[in-house]
Amino acid sequence: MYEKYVKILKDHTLKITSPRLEILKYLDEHHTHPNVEEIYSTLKKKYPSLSRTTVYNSLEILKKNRIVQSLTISGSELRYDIDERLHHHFICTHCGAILDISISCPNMDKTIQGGHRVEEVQGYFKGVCKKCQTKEKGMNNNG
Amino acid sequence: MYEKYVKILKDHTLKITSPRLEILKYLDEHHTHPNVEEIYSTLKKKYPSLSRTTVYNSLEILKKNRIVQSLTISGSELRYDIDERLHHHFICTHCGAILDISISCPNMDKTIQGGHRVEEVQGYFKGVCKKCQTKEKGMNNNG
DNA sequence: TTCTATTTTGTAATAATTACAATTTAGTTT
DNA sequence: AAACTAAATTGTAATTATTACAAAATAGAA
Ligand SMILES: [Mn+2]
Ligand SMILES: [Mn+2]
Ligand SMILES: [Zn+2]
Ligand SMILES: [Zn+2]
Repeated sequence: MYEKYVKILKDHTLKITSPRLEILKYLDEHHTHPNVEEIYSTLKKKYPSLSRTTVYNSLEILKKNRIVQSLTISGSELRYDIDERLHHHFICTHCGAILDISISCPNMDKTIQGGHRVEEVQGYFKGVCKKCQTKEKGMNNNG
Repeated sequence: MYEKYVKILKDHTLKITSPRLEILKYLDEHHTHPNVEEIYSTLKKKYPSLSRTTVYNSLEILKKNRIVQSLTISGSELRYDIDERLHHHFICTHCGAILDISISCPNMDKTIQGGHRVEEVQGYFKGVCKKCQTKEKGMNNNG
């Protein structure tokens, strides 16, 4: 059940703890780029002793070890992604959903830009998602 | 002195007010991608009645009118840029500086990605800036 | 089993942003 | 030029996300 996540932690010589395993499992099963609150409130139900601070601490350590990546796309809160590979994201300003965008980008692999050492690259698109556009059109027929 | 900013506001049929003119002037003279606090605390000195809320409100309206753009690059606060053209940014995790990156990108102009309507594109690089790397090297010679 | 550095936990503090109502004012109308 | 009004400004309070911190618990080593 948790062997997969135990292995990830061991490979990074991190201690195996319940919060870390639960958080990894949650992210692995929910590729919705959740924020801390979503992760915390969901896990809190099955694991009542969990502390919000632990979720912050754990995600911080997972990020430092490049097991997860954090997205600053929303502007108000960090969103987390267990897929640490470099890929683009789209955020819908209407429903808030954050979606993966699969496009190739020549600037992704750069380790230097303008003489600066690059350690992280983020490509963000913001707008209205396909689903919300459909809803918008449907709405217009009701008035 | 302020004619340039008056024209910008008029062109967008926005009311000409002191806070708006001051904020525009500040952004025009400081291409450092400042946050609200920087703008507020600087302008407050010359314009003591200025309210922090007004800075938030004004930037919001300028953004809606595409006169400025906001960057979510830092993850803890919005940064503002009077250059509303699409360009990439680099943030130094050491000194916090946000710098413009001039590169061409084939994904910049897309108005649709994965079926979603794109209204904003942001390309972020994060790492250690040229200046901070020089400082790092210098530091090593002192131990 | 004991030990200890690390992690977890809960609470308090901080920082950024938003909500809101009262006051002021830019631009229009008279 | 005075009156009007919708919009903008202001100050304060509330909210939200995150960080600081110290005590308790515990994973993994000895
Ligand atoms: Mn993703
Ligand atoms: Mn810029
Ligand atoms: Zn949507
Ligand atoms: Zn730097």
